[in-house]
Amino acid sequence: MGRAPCCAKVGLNKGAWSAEEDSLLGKYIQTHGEGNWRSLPKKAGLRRCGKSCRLRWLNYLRPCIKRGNITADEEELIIRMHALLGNRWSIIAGRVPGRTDNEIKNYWNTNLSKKLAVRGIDPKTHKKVTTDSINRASDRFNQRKGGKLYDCSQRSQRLERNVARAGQSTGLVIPNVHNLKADLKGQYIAGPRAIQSSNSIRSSSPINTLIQPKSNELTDDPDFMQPQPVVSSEAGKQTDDSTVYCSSDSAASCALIDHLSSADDDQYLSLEGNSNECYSHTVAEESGTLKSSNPQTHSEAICDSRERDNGGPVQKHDQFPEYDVLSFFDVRNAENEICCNDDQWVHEQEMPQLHSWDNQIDDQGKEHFGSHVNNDVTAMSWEASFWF
DNA sequence: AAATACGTCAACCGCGCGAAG
DNA sequence: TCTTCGCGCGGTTGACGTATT
Repeated sequence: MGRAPCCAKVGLNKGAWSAEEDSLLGKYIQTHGEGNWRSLPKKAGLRRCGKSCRLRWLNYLRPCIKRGNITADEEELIIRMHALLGNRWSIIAGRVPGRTDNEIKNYWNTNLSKKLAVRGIDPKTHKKVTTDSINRASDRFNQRKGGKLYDCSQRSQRLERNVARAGQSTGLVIPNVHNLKADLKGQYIAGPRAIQSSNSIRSSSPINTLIQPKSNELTDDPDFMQPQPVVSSEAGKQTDDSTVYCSSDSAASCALIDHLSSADDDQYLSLEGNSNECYSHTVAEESGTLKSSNPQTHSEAICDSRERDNGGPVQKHDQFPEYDVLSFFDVRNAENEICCNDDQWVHEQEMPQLHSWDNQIDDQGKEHFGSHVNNDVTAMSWEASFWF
């Protein structure tokens, strides 16, 4: 059955709003508040559809709307958010103060998608258009790790077993095993939708968020890709789980995931990043003492790269001092930036575009997407923590 | 100067979701 | 359980301004 129209359209104005109409709408909402859009036009004396009134208010008349050009910082934030969320404009707009979803959507379609295309990045997937460089970089990364190549197939099988076992033994939900399959040579696409709910939320989080999957199924249905709802403790605010992912096609996540799936210590590890990058961290114990990485596992490779990157001791994360930055690099740009020299990892400061992550953390729109892995509880259990 | 192409963005439209009855 | 309603979202349209021919 078709939906009834939102209003009787006969005799209603359409198109651009006049100053008089804006004034009527603004005055009415100032007096009576937002909402009840269906009945608003009649009460406000407007010959407009309720939907039209709502749109005009939200996109133009609201006092908090920021005017002027999108700044470079906003632009960078939008690109990052889009890499994480895709075309979820309203969620993206919620992280860019003063900007509307419509404005961001328009800006994306008219400017940013073209900019990315010029950079050789697919604006839909945020991946480099060519894959040869990635594969070559991945090969080199694998060769660096102890001078031997990774056996990707074994790792893949082990990981899938662990994922399945985690789901069965703990009741955790991991919707799509396919998301954990090996993809590019020697790499994992670390499943963005490998999800659990956990009772061990980090107490230091200002706002904790539990992912609540829609169904308690362990499925390998490759089409099971719909976003999962997240219920935040912040006044019932709902957001979308798709913001919680460890970095995908990063060699760091590859090595770290391998560590997670094989290590038997009780180390807490955390991944955070977006599709372009990967941080790995050792999280401080409650006592404040950092655990060392297990030298018997492939996390050693991460420490190794850390030492190459920073040329010295482990650095504290600027924004989250409980985190210890171990490594940071981006396979996607490896051709030009990481593997430009066979014997030396490029220094972090030589990849400024990968360090603007911190820039988007501010009082208005704090961003910190992370996957927190407790390797003690299960072979592959995931805890998602959000900082807003 | 006129015609055409192009870019921008406000506004529209259809659909899906959740709440209420 | 089903229907209706209100709202919000993302895709698309079209008016308008600017650049180019």
